[in-house]
Amino acid sequence: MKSLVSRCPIEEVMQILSGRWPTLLIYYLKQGTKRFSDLRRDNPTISHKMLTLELRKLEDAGIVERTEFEGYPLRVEYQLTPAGHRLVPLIDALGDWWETTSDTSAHPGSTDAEAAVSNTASRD
Amino acid sequence: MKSLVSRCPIEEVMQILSGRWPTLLIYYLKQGTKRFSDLRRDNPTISHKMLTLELRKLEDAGIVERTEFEGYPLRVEYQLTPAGHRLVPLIDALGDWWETTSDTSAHPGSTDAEAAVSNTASRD
DNA sequence: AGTAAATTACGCACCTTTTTGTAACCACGA
DNA sequence: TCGTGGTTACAAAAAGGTGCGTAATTTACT
Repeated sequence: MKSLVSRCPIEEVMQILSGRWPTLLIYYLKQGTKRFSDLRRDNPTISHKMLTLELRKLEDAGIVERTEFEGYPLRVEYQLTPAGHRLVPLIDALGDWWETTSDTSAHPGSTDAEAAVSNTASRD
Repeated sequence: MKSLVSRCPIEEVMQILSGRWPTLLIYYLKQGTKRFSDLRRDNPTISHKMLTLELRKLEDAGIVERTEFEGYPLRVEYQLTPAGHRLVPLIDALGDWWETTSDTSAHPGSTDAEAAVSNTASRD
């Protein structure tokens, strides 16, 4: 399924972090332990299926740990592994870089003609 | 153009860096100025369409600068902007993080089950 | 000399592949 | 029956590949 055979570690990380969900999920999970339904509440635009898929991917990557509790309505908890926690500041650094760049002198001539992406009114 | 309407800068960066090409292209561009055809030679599996699209995206993001020279067979050169150069170590850090983590016995994506599934015989 | 071909960096249209969404279903016990 | 976490099948959408056309000028062939 995901035997990454790329010569370059960067390619491998990007394979895991690419897409809109991985970093978002990590962002929410750094707040602490979350259950499946918590994460769905955190970002309501992710579909049930995507959430399972992405969580599985992060699990396989050793970023997230899944803990299943016996019980009536089956409870599962997700949390960052130590490696996952070490990843957080690196992701944050990217965010900082972006803020700095857009701030200073990056893309000046932004013809933001086709901006208008529908904002799904979720909030932080 | 960075007309991304997300509340979170991390989401915005990931929108740019997601996929297999952006970081690869940055990787090659950090070696210096490259022409379109150079980049195609650097990684021959990218199609000309993808290369133009990705370069355009990186340009809009202020990571890459495009210089067009007048002339017969039209020459165009690409190079990292200062912001692009500042991005490089951050990406490298992700690569380092991945190497470190995979080292500490995490998630080698190859559970024997799935290893059996895909034999990497003739894969592009 | 005249015409055809090649070169470089694309744009565009068409088609395939991959990813993602939708929805229905499973199990369990209150 | 509901709610939990999850799977599967199918449909829609997005990503990506292929190949042709274009510009302007040099070179290659006849």
